[in-house]
Amino acid sequence: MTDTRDKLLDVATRHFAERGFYGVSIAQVSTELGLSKQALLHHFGNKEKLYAEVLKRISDDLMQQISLSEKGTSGTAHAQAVFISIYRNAKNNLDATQLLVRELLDNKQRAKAAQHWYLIPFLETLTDIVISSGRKKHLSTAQALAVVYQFIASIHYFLISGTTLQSMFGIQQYQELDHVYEHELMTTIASRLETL
Amino acid sequence: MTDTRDKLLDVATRHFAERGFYGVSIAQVSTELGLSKQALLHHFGNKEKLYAEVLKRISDDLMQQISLSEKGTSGTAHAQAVFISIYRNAKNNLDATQLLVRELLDNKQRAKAAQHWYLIPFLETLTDIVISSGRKKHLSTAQALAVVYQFIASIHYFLISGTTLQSMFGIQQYQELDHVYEHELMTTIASRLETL
DNA sequence: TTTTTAACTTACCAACTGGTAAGTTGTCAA
DNA sequence: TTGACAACTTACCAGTTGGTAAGTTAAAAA
Repeated sequence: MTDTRDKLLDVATRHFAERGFYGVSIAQVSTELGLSKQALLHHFGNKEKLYAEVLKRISDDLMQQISLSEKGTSGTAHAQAVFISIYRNAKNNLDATQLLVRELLDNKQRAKAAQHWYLIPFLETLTDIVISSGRKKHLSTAQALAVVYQFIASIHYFLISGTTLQSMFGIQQYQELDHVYEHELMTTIASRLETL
Repeated sequence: MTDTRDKLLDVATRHFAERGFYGVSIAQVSTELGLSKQALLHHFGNKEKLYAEVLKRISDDLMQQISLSEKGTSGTAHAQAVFISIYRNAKNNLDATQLLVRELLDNKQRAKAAQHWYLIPFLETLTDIVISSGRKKHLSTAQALAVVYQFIASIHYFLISGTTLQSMFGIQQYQELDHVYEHELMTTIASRLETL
């Protein structure tokens, strides 16, 4: 069944997100589903290929998300809406978010294996949205991309920090922070878009 | 000599930053300096303790940085100056920055070992600076912290993305992005601080 | 009914991991 | 001169890693 394959991918995604490529044991992944390590190898060949498939699923998901945002009206309101939906999607998919950030860190070491050019259309679409939202014309692509990257950073960085922030400030204070974060994020984005 | 110890810490810092805790082999670290693995174990006891010392050096450095910024005049100009100096320091210490972000990701797994409460005074100082820079009084700590976190995010996230962005957009476009980033960062921070 | 194929399992294995034990060597204080 | 100690080394080890080889089993296709 493809069922097993999907389940393996689910578990592997969580493990890779939590422990990183080197920290994952394929035996542990399969054992969690009551399978032998070789069952996993039967489906995916080797660890790199498993990781590649995990990444591909995430990439496909990201592409689908952004393609939905593409055909909207322009303007700052639209841009804001796009970023807030990115935030909410990422929040509902913390494993994928963690894994994406890990990729940023690890790709110097394991660059060849997993090309993540899927991020290009994602960033380029967002850059276009930001450019078309502005009124001033003297905005270079690099400048727009820099702004986009700051927003994505504020989204991803906060979402991967949950555990740390919780252990630092306690659950109560963290929940308060989490509660206000989306609004403060939108305020920042709005105020910045208005400068363009 | 303490010289060897420091060299080991330097190499270990780089390795941990590039590969993460699990990806580092202590044998590789020591071999890079022409030493045996046991030379390293002689100095640090075990891998966890080595990692703890690496983290401590970074933490001390961060504390020192922030203590310098503390005694300044208040106001948005001061706040901006503090964040720009954080950006420049982080940029001059990419290994430490990478490792810090890794800690955010890994501490769920390896929480007990390395408490990173050193980040608390760092974030609290910045929160105070942001609060005292604003004119409006109805700003909660959580809100200020959210804003601080967005700025730190924009700084760290971009700096850990160097390799990825380079392989995505090519060196030329990346250099252009890198060139404008600091300015765009400051514009975002300035425009956001003005809303407070 | 036979054959093929997918989805597994048990049995291995070489390479590497972090770590222990037991030296060796040079320096420096008593 | 002796003894202590820091800074190492070689030898070793048990556990784990990713991966190969060779089955087994059940179900669908011929």
